[in-house]
Amino acid sequence: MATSPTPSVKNSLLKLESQICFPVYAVSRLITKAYQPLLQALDLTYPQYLVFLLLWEHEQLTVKELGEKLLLDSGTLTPLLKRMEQKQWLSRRRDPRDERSVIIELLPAGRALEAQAQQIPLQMLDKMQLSEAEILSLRTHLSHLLTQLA
Amino acid sequence: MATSPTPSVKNSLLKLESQICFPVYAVSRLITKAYQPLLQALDLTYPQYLVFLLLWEHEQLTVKELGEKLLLDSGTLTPLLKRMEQKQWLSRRRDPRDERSVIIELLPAGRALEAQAQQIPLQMLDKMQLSEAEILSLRTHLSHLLTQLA
DNA sequence: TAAGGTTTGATTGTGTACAATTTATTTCTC
DNA sequence: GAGAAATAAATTGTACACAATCAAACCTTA
Repeated sequence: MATSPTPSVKNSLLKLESQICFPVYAVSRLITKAYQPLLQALDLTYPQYLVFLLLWEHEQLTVKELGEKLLLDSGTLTPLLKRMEQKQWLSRRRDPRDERSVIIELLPAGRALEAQAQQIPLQMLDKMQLSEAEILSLRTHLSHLLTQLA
Repeated sequence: MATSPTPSVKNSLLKLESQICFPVYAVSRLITKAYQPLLQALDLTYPQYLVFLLLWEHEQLTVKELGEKLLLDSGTLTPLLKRMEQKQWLSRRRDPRDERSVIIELLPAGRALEAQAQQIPLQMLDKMQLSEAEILSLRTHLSHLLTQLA
């Protein structure tokens, strides 16, 4: 079986079936796709939703802080945040005390989205149909992987 | 704790910490990044490597078959396969028996990459530091999710 | 305090991803 | 067997994602 690779079988590790990484990659894209119908009602993409999860909790964060929490760099965040700024969801301004940093602050229109997003986590949990035990197990192994690879 | 959400805490599900989807998304990107130094020796990206995993096994497949196995559509695959064609790794031609289909066939230069890729799976397993049990558990839960969301 | 190094974002270029539409071909149905 | 429906890729447009580089601001320290 794919789950117990036998080195005697030529190239068995070079088959899609043997991969543990591919399911992560595939599920990640399926998750984004599953969020899409829920998020498009708020005119949001999944990465933008993640930014909001942080801003709803913290009100204001620097680009660096957002990048550290989301594991995204400025090459991704800068244009993404500019799009969110255009929609008046947040403001971008240099920190007067350190002009290198850019402070991202939640604006009223962005704050207002929080109420509309209330149902999304439960709707997603419903789509995924995971038991409490599965969630716990997945979270444990994924955070192990995250530590290992980060 | 984040692992046992208590509905009484306002918005607890709308926090990054509470999310099960974010770790999948983050780990997926970290995995791609972990592959990068191994793949750049072969001038490959991770999605291109996945195409090769299938072609090394099957020699020739249609775009549709590749899309079904990788869960990618023609909007992603067509330009990706054109780049791989330019490097003489594979050929693209219409199926004479059904001109709607495009047959992707491995070329010698693509076949030659297989030998150079032999070490990659073990090197990745080494980077991830997962026990046999963790791999089994992850694979089980991820394929459950994959079924649920696909 | 000025030179050199570090930090923070922005920019550039390449490569995915995917929704929506289009085009060509095949299959179905009457 | 002709028109309609279905199928397979390609195309278009938007949005990530990230490596590499750049520019400005800050910090260090001699």
